[in-house]
Amino acid sequence: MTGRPRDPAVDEAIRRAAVDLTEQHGYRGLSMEGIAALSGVSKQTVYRRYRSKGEVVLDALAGYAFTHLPTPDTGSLRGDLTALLTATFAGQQGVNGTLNRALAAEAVQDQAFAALLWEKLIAVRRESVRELLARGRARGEVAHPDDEFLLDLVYGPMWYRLLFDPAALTPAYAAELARSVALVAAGTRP
Amino acid sequence: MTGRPRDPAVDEAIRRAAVDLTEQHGYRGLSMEGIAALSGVSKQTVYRRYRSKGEVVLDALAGYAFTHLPTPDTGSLRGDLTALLTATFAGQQGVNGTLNRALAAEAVQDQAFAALLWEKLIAVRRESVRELLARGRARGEVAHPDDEFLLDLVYGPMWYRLLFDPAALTPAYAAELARSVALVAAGTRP
DNA sequence: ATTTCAATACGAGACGGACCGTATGTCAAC
DNA sequence: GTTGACATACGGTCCGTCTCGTATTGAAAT
Repeated sequence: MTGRPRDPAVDEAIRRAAVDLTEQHGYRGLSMEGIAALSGVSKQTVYRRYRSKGEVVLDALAGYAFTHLPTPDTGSLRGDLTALLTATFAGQQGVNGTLNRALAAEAVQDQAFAALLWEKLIAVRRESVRELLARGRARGEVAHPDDEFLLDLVYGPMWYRLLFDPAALTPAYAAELARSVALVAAGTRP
Repeated sequence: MTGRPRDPAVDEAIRRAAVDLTEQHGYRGLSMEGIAALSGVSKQTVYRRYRSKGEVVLDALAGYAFTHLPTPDTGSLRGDLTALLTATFAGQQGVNGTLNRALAAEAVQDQAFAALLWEKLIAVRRESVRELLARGRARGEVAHPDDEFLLDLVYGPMWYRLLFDPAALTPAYAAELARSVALVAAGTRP
């Protein structure tokens, strides 16, 4: 009934191999075969845990990447957004950005994977900002009734630039975006 | 020097095959082999014209998809944006949306292709909106100095939803986005 | 307490198949 | 007759599955 338990070290080795390979050869150069080879396990062992290389990367990223999200409290919505976005953008410059873009590429071609990505990663980030909005609303800074739309306004430009021009995600861009979102949030919807 | 000229009918057949295959089997199911087979030419003939399936799709899309972009003139920036975005969003619901998402997936993994996509498709769309902004500026509706940022505010949310949840691109969403962009555009940057 | 047994994980490898990208010929158009 | 379009053939990579033999667990039987 129970059987032999899975080796946790193997989990770690697989995720590590996926990240390393992506860093070195790009997501293009990442393959299930390569992951198995580098982590020193058989393909079967990888396929037992993940159905695709996308799921491996997603798991690796969801694990340690955004556990250390700051949830700043500067006293104003604009300040909070600036702080959060600056930190988030900075985190997208290295391997992290490459992995995020890879996930987007995967999601685009696989509806089920898109749902998984949304749940495991995107929804989490949205929740952070939703919290900032709630605090702003309590302070009377947010009159706009549609949180979902405001969240799109925050993360839309980020993904847009992340996909097509990651270098544009500077602190200045974060500040400008934060300012604009705060402005829209302050207004009611006519 | 001259040699045998390329058959224009072959060009058309290749693009058509790529679109049809993507429509039927998704971008996942699209391959250079499949394109060659369906269009009734050899792989070599396809590779002579395009280096990847992404380039085929890009060429097919750049050709006929956005030649009929409306450049509305309703008298206000908000009205113009609403009209343009409503039309654009509507055009992203069918195969067109699938093809656009496919291009994004390709761009993410290939820097050169990203540049090509930007030039052939994205820059064109940005130019349309830039025109609307210029007209708005002439009318005194636009005080914000950074057109590039405003363009990101327009297209960022669109791509974000196009990637993760295409069904969200409704006329109501277009109107809301247009309203927000107009609001930000009206303010100066402090 | 020891033995047996079912269930599961693991490493290794083989497999058919899809697709890639290229090299090698043939032939049509100038 | 030179140029380049076109078709065929080929080696290579990766996919996803399958088969072995072995190892590790818990539970049931002795």
